[in-house]
Amino acid sequence: MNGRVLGERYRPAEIEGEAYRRWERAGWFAPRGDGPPFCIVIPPPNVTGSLHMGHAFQDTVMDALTRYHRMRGDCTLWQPGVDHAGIATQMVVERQLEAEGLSRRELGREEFVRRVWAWKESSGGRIGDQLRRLGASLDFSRDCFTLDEARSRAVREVFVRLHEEGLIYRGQRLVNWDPVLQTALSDLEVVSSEEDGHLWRLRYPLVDGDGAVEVDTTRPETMLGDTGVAVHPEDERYRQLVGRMVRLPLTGREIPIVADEAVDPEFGTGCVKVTPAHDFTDYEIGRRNGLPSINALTPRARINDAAPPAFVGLDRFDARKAVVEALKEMGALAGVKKHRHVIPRGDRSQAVLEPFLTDQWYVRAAPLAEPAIAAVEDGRVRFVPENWAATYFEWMRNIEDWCISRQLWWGHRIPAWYGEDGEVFVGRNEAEARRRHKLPDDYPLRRDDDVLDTWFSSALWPFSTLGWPEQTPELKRFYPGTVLVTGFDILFFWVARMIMMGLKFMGDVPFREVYVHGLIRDHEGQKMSKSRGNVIDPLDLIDGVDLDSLVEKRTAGLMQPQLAPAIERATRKQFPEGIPAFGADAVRFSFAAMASTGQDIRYDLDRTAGYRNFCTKLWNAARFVLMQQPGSEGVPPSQDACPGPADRWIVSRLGKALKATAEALDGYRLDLASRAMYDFVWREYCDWYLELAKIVLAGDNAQAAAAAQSTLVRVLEAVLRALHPIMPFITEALWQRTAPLAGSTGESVMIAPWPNSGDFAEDRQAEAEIEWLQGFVLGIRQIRGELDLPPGRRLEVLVQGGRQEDRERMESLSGLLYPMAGIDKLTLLAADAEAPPAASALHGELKLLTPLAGVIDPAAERARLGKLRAQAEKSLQAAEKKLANPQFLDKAPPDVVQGVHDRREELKRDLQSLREQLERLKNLGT
RNA sequence: AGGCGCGUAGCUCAGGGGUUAGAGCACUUGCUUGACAUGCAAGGGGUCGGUGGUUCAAUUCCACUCGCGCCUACCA
Repeated sequence: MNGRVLGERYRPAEIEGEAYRRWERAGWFAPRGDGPPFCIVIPPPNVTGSLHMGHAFQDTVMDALTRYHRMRGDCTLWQPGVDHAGIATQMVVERQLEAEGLSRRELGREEFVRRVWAWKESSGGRIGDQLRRLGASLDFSRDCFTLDEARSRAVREVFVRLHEEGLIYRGQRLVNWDPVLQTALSDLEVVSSEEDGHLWRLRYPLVDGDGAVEVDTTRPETMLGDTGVAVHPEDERYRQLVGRMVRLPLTGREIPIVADEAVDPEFGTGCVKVTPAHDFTDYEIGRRNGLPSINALTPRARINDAAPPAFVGLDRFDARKAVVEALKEMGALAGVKKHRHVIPRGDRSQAVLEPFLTDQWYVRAAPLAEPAIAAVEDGRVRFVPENWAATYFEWMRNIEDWCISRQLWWGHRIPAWYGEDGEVFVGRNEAEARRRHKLPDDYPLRRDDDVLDTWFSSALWPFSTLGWPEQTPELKRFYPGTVLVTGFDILFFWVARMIMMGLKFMGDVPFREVYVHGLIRDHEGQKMSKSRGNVIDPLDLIDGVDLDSLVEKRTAGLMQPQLAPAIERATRKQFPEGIPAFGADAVRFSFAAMASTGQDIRYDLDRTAGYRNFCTKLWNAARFVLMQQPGSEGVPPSQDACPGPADRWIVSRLGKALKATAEALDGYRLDLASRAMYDFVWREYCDWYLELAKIVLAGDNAQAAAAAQSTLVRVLEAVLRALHPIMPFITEALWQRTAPLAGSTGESVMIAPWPNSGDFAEDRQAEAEIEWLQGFVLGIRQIRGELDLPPGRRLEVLVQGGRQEDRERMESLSGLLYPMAGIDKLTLLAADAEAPPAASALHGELKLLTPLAGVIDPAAERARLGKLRAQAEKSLQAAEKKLANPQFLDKAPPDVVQGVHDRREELKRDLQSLREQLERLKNLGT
């Protein structure tokens, strides 16, 4: 009995690790064969990070696609790698230093960077191990890091070439400045949100003559840097003031009143203070009107010495109070009110950002964006779902230059050197910079201190991972990649920039398709985050976790420890038993099943439990199939066995399920693919075919039994191959036992061919026959179920009416029909014969009758039939109404009309039967 | 302000101009049926957000509207 080799219970932990080690050791994740290339590059997770639900979801999608294409015979590469994540990583290590009472500045740049590398080496492999637990078939032999030497070389190459073309420049401009991290940020790293604040009204007196102008501000401290007041050019109230001067309180500076279109006369007083050095709009107003910029802040956002001594050195928020107080004292404060307005914060530090005048490096974005827009317009890159293209276009068509320099230490150092007079020399290295600018060796050069935005190296990822700027065979083979799988949150940060850089340096798009998925949220639709305490570790879903450990994980190391009790309470309430071990396959199947086209995904643990049950179901089905096989392994099932209707039916159904699954996978609809297989396995193979096969196997027809044996195995083996991309572990474990019985000799299901639907012939006759049988059985079960008859009780069934075909099938399928329906005796009743009181069901034109004879409660049966009658009457009315409408008859397609016609006849017939039945039961029982 | 999306069973979600709108979970009832109680069988539960339009036919297409979410920009 082969079944004994399979464990009695499905225990994922016992099969997963072993299978994965075998795959990796065999080198099967590397590209193989000479099939068409299929390539996905992983969105590199942060080296600081550990695998979260978003990764797990995304990696499941990528792995399923990769495995599917590998089985289809494509030469597949799923390229792994990790991102150095400049700010995030630097912050992590700085926090560690803080705990030791050290700061990075005390340590010095060189030592600090050494510390970060050491930390990366010790903990950077974690995410790879987690990916392995998930079953990810990444080619780890090609592992990359955005900061390793090969990737750094690509970065320098791109920087130098863009600089040569004038597409990278250095310039003084207002940037979004993070005073806590003390670095510039790109526009994308700014998160704006509405917050409560105040609107102060300040009074600036005119220099000549009486009076004053009043201006509103949310940041009064910036008035220390004011260099003008602006009004709208058409504002009659202020027209005569344009050109006159006001005296800026506290500083005594005389500043002009200018006219500028940017001023909204409707807002506030219609006069606006202009601080070109600390506001983006003011910067433009200043530029247009020749106003100077006065920087009033230090990089830490303290007041600098351009201000009156009383304020110098104050933090900006303290300075705000002090300025307001001082203005109030001198009568220059005209009022204050509460005001809700938008505050820009840094996405990492959460610090309030300041527009700040500095020298930074920029990428000139518009010239790069133009071909990238065209590539999407003409379909060289296709978004799935397509509506994301609109978002892409909107951003790309209004793209601003990209600030790429960061005042950090962890990252790619900018390959630029400065001479003593500040002249800039760019080169791949210092020697090249000297050579290119003919500088003598002793000419003193100082390297730029800044590093590049992390996303700069990420933008090169699709070709830097393949070895560019070397012309490697991999680059030739796998660029452009097939599909990028990513969340919409990094469409601009990453996707758009990869398309721009790919077109620029490879002359082609980096990928043909972009599959954009939603974000994983918790079951209430909340974003998963440490501070909300609703994070679920995907590994805890795989391995299970007890309640106390889960609480500990969620409450440890909180930024706001006061949230811990609430988090603990919520966690204990939601998971009173902790989380059971579902295994990687159930987790993966959940993600696949939830991968629909919506914007975000609410993760519900109950679904994973359901798919764990599906794994169990599959396991047990396989156990049954293996138990049914003849003794000796390796003997292929006899070919001359003659398959019965059930065998031919399940084969035909399998072919259709495979076709639907393949179509779904080809269109990135993993939800539909997983559902197609789930339904086939559970609802058709297990619920019906296994039960039908049991009957045949228990029968005395040896040939039929052999056919069932071979069909059981053949279908199971194909199902395992079909499910493997989504559930790699369980399918491998079961396939190892099943495949030899199906005559397959492969080493692993992961390198076996994905099943071809054409190998499973459609058989309309068998489908019709089994469908008929199902209808019959369902009719009997309905009677049984609704009248609470025990399933073990054999029934006597009378059959009346029906067509010749019905009678033939009753005969030919009787061997399956009796046991399936639990029928003891089937008697054909003449059409005009008087039926005894019975519970009834309709099966086409056939009336199925179960004589009451003390078995059935007539009242219950009357109620049941009454309900059916009501339904049928309603449907009949609707059909009659349609058929009475001449326009419907005239305009609707003939097949639709015919369909309604047939339906009406059927309903009439059914109603007739139901009425007769009810009539017969009328005077029976209570 | 502009753009995108969502609203279908108690919950999480599929679906799609045409017979009777589906699934999982939850719920009710009956079952230790020879793979599986992580199971089997039967059942209840929906005016498909609202209004109007197009159509022979709308839950599906269009317009408006209400509610919700996200993205981009931003008025001091």
